Amino acid sequence: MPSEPPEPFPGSRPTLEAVASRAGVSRATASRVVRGGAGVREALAEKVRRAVAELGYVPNHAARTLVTRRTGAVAVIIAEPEVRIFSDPFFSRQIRGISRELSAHDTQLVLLLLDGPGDHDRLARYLAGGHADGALAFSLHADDPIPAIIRRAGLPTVYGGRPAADLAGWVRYVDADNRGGARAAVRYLRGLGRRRIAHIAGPLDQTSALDRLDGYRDELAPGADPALIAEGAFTEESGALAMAALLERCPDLDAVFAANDLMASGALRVLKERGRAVPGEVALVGFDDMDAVAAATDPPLTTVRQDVEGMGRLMARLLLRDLGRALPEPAGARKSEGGPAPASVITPTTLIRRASA
Amino acid sequence: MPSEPPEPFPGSRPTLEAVASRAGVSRATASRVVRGGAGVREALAEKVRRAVAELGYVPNHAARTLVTRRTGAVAVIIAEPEVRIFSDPFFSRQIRGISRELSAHDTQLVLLLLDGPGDHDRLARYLAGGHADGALAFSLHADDPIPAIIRRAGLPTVYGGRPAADLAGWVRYVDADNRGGARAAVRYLRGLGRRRIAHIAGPLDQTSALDRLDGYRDELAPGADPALIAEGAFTEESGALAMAALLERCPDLDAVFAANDLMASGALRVLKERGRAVPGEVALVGFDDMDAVAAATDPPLTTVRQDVEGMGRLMARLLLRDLGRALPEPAGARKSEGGPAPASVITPTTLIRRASA
DNA sequence: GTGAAAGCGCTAACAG
DNA sequence: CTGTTAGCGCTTTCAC
Repeated sequence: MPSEPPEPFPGSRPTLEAVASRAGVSRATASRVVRGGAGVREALAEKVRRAVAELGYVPNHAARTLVTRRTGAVAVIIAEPEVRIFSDPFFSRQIRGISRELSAHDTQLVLLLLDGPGDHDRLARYLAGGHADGALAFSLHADDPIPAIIRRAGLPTVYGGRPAADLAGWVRYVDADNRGGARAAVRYLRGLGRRRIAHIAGPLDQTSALDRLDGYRDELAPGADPALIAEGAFTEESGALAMAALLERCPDLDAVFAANDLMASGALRVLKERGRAVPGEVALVGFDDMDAVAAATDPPLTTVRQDVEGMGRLMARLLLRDLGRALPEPAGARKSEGGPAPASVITPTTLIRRASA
Repeated sequence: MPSEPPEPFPGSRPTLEAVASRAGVSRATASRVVRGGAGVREALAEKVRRAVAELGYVPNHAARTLVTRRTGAVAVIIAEPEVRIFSDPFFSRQIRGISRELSAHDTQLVLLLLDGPGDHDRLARYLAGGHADGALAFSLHADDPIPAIIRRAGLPTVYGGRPAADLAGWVRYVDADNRGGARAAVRYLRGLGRRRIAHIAGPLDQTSALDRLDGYRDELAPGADPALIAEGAFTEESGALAMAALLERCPDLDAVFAANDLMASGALRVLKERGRAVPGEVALVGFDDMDAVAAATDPPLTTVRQDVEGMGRLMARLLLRDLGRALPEPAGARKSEGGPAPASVITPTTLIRRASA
């Protein structure tokens, strides 16, 4: 077929009306069949189905949404420059989890990319205009205007990662036990006999970075030497820079806990360049357990694992529940109608031992 | 504001009717103002604008689409597993270009992720259901069902990368001059005095890989030794594997042209592991010039640059033109109405000299 | 310039 | 079980 016509429907697409008249039934009956066919005599249903097939009928989404007030789509908003979205495996994992769960419930995932502050207006119009039934947002920073935009749009929303303090009250979120994970990492390093344990923190306007820093401090209290803490930006490069700074300030450090694997791999690179043996002279622990990173370094990273894909799935599930499209409740459970809003969820983390510590 | 109410609109959102009555005008007039306000007395327009602001009115998208038959959204479809979408900088670049151009024309970009063959049905329904005015698709493989789905939906579409031969006739696309770029790379290597030039090809079910292979052959004709060609998958790992195989088969090779930078970096890794000096013993040239890859290796890669972001922008521009939302045509140009369908575009490539060859 | 009226294609009561 | 009847919220002729 070297050159087919590009458009099979020269004029307008067939409407439900066309299907109905072709099948010799009313529009209402045709509609019932199209939507699942409960309560329609099989003989008629069959006629309708045939008409649908022959005409190549597909329901008009706008018309349906106009009356049902549901779009069947969920917006996923990432408050992060594209560069990071597309380079940090964390995002792809979380999105995959979300995608799987939404697909299973026949809901379309719409990924909204923000290319700059100018796009906030467009986002607001998109959300308020009723394009999506709900929203999933993650990687929020402290002063991010996005939550306000979403709230104004009045959409059910679940956040990925605990939002800043002033939002935490009226917002639902799914987050890993960052503080607990960090504690486990540092405790492990101490168990190894390390005493000068440095920390490469993430950007401190994000709660995940703050919580990991707090966990680090918990284990060193009361004597965490501020010189042993450097702030990075969750990127490989920033991890390398932080490591260099730390080595300058504290040449005697014997361990490093980095707030994510990407920064840990940057730190590892610098440690090797400076001739510090890992784990011999400096033990190194990361966070995330992104296998594309943690298992691929030399030596592979000991790290704190969080189930990112599972968190994504959980976010989607919580949202779908709001939208009344969740799995049927377990028998005996009250109908979700008047129940309390589902609480936020904190998922566990586990320490994965590899060779770097 | 520690705990604001989550929903500013307890009941339903304000409608155009509400705006009109508050402003003391008819719905028709209110509508005119909302859409730009041409042909409405300024006094009235002002009243309407005030009412819009006071009520927080936002047009209902479904209602508007139902009558205008336009959604203001463009679907971007990537026929590639998420893993690659989110790890190959090529995609993020192209998407950024698309995103910028669409934003500039007030069009929403909707990124559709396909999580498996099961998602093809959902894609078909999404497209045919009139969610988007047009589609942008890239990274198609030879037997991909996606073009057929898009065609059945009857949406204007622009492809990124020349599609397989049987589609090339009735489809518009934007592609780099892959063959020419490959020729330039090989010619350059020959100019360096290299005589045993190997090629690490991309997956040969994609035309970009085929075209680069053809370009390589052009320059070596008639005597391209088949043993000097290995097929990879455009990933770092596959480049490493291909390089290992090539070294096994042809220990005497003195140059390698890889079909993309990711594979070149994998090849470089293996060459270093085997103690072959680059470029001393083996000269290496990549393709793409993704700076995250090509400029970051040691030594940095000589490579063939293609303007990926520009190609993305071009794809979007071609599509917008179809949708009648493009930039005004240059003065004197005929109105786009009855003109011929805009042709596909091939963008130039340039050789970038770095240290690897 | 402005308003009245007629739908866009579909779903959802409500009768039969 | 099936058909009839109203709209959902907006744009768009067409008169005034």
